[in-house]
Amino acid sequence: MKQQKQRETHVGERAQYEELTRQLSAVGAVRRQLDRNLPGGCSSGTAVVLALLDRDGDLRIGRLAELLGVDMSVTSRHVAHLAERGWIDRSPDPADRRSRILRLTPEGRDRLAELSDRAAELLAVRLSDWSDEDIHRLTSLLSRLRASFDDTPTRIPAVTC
Amino acid sequence: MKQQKQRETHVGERAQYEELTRQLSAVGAVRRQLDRNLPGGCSSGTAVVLALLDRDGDLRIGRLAELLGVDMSVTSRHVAHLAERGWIDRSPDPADRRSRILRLTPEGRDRLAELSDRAAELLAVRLSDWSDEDIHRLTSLLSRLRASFDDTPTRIPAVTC
DNA sequence: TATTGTTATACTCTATAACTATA
DNA sequence: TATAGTTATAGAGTATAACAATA
Repeated sequence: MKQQKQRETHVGERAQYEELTRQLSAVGAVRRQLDRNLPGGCSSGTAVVLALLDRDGDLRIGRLAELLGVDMSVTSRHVAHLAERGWIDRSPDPADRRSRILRLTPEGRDRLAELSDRAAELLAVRLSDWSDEDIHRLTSLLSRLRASFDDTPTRIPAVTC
Repeated sequence: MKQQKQRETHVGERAQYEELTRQLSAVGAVRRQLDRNLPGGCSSGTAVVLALLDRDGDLRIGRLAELLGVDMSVTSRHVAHLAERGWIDRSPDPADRRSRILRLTPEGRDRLAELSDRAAELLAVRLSDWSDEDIHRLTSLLSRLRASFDDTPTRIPAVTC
């Protein structure tokens, strides 16, 4: 007879979560394959920053970091990288001189179009047997997943280590 | 009148793919949050390796690398890490002395249970308002996405750079 | 000669902490 | 004193290439 701690989660739930965790980790391989298909010096991260600026208009670093789900320091470096290449513009924020306003340059817009095209070409090949509905469903569920993880980072207190 | 290359993908498709790319990138933030909830020295990568060995039984490094979607050299290092901690066992493969057979140890099984529990606890909180059906749907779609990217790595020849 | 796995090296992405400038 | 952003540093994850042992 095995001593076993009683958990709140059922066995079936745990198996389901285990599988989800595995699939979430595997997404990295997909992302890397998309990255390898982009022209030099560009990752999907680059494309996402440009796409967010294209979609949401002017942003500050802090807000962009929130949207990306990474630390502000990381965002700052990425942004510097893109600014050096002339793809985004950092103008002083008149309302708060600690901040700068990020804006896509025309060159940045061109670059975004190019990166989007390249990603779309690969996705069109890979997802050729996917219905529009399934692609949309996956996108929506990922968006919802992200929202579920968005607010105050839940850190469950450690019991063992 | 702007000179513009005619692409095979329509505008609507490109927007859809752009959004999917963004959501796939954002998965990293979710995975990192799961990682932060695991005990020291463990990442979701650790848990996934253990889970694969638990699910599929004995594996060789090459096969494990395939399942993980990463290079064999990377897998080799991860496996060495886990073997040092006594969570997996590497016994010589009698059929091919270049290979070793990876097997979960009892300690590894305990560790996996612990990591699974920790991940499940966080997921249970974060996905408390998700239906089982939606969780399953997301898992299935991610699994299918991975399968779509699994075979021969499609590298579309670069046109500009 | 080809294949399996390991190791050395370099690169990217990330977080933490120290720091500057401004609120 | 608190906040927005930058930079320095360190750690994890990955790929490429060179290598060893075996097929």
